[in-house]
Amino acid sequence: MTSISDTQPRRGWEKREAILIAATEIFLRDGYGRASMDQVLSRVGGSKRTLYKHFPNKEALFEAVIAKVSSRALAALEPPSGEGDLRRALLKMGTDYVNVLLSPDGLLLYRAMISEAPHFAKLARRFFEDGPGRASRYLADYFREYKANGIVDISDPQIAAEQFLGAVRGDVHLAAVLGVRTPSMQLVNATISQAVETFIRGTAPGKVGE
Amino acid sequence: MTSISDTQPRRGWEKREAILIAATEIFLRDGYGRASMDQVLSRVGGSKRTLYKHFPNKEALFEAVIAKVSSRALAALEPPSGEGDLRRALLKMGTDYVNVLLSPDGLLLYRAMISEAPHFAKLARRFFEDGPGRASRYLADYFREYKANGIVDISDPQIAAEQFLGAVRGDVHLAAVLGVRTPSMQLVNATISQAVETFIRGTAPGKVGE
DNA sequence: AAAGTACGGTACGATATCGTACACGTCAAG
DNA sequence: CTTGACGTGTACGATATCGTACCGTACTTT
Repeated sequence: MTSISDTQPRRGWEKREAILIAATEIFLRDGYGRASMDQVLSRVGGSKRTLYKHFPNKEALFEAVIAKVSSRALAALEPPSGEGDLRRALLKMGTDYVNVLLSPDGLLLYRAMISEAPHFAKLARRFFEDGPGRASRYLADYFREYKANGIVDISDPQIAAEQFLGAVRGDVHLAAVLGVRTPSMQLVNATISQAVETFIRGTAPGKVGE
Repeated sequence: MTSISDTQPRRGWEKREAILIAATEIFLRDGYGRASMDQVLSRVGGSKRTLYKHFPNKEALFEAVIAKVSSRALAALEPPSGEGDLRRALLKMGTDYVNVLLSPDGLLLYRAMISEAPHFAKLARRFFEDGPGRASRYLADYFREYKANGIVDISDPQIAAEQFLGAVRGDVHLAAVLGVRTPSMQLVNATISQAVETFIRGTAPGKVGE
């Protein structure tokens, strides 16, 4: 039994990984509709029998692909650390957010989820909650603390968080998703820093009496 | 039945319109891949011959659908009028923008364009230029004037415009596109007004030395 | 060594789609 | 009345896809 878990499942597991990698490439490149199981098969090699042994049907394979890419692509979204000042936290949060969005996986995942949202409602919800939703929640929690301490003047922290992240995103993300243009690092950094400055000045507590 | 010279040419045009309407419904609901010509046909009635007479193939029909929906959905994006103050202009621009994005046509068009961007690069580019790109250009031009007059302190007007519109969009749009939740008017209005206030305060010309 | 299991390659059934072709009916014009 | 253009319905060819079935092979365990 012990040696079994080393040899036998390992081959199966490696095969499964290989299938997942090939399927990821094809599904994200061509979309669920245009991608075919035979295409995956011809890339990974092997027979249909083993393919359908690991994943009972096309939908299951797609779900596995999305789950893996999601966890990989969205891992960089972390809550801002309490240390450091507001500017530093916003810079880091904005940079991480944009890097995730503009990463190859991020762009492909975004397109795939929007395309297949009607047919994979559960996946779409999980993608939102684990991606943009989580990021904005992290930031909103952060804002709530600062608001309680009077460091920032924010009416609704949740809305403010989404707005800051939306400002950081700008149109750069959509342009990249549509393939209209690929943003330069320079423009991205300029965008982030300008968003941070505008936001900080926009939420700075004014004079108390006014 | 009634008039002679009126029926024949008009019938062809009406038929074409009927096909377009049915195709719009089906293409935007099911996506280019899942929609079929037979499906369009069974809804509009008639024969394949006339369908392919009006539109030589599936791609041409899709392009016609997108062109029509685009011009209809994006028409509400207008440049802000020079009259009134900054707050009023931002409120109107933000409201129009969000209304376009969250309208049924806007949501469906957004999903369709992102889904098919790789296979319809020209359409994707035109969508971006006529939609988000145009809106941000309008606002950027507006900002440039105000910046020249010293009314606002904006480093890069184009970036600032995209950021304001991005802030207005927030996560509400993405959530709606993904079908995660449909936003209430109340939340949308609160989002817009908060974005306007933050932006105005964030771009107000401060003391020169600081 | 024997046996069971995972795997490979391919053929197959069922279905769906795009675009064309063919036969027929309707209606205005010469 | 003949004729030609246009619309309808349906059949068809070519192709593609999903998932199953069959059969032979290599490898692991007992």
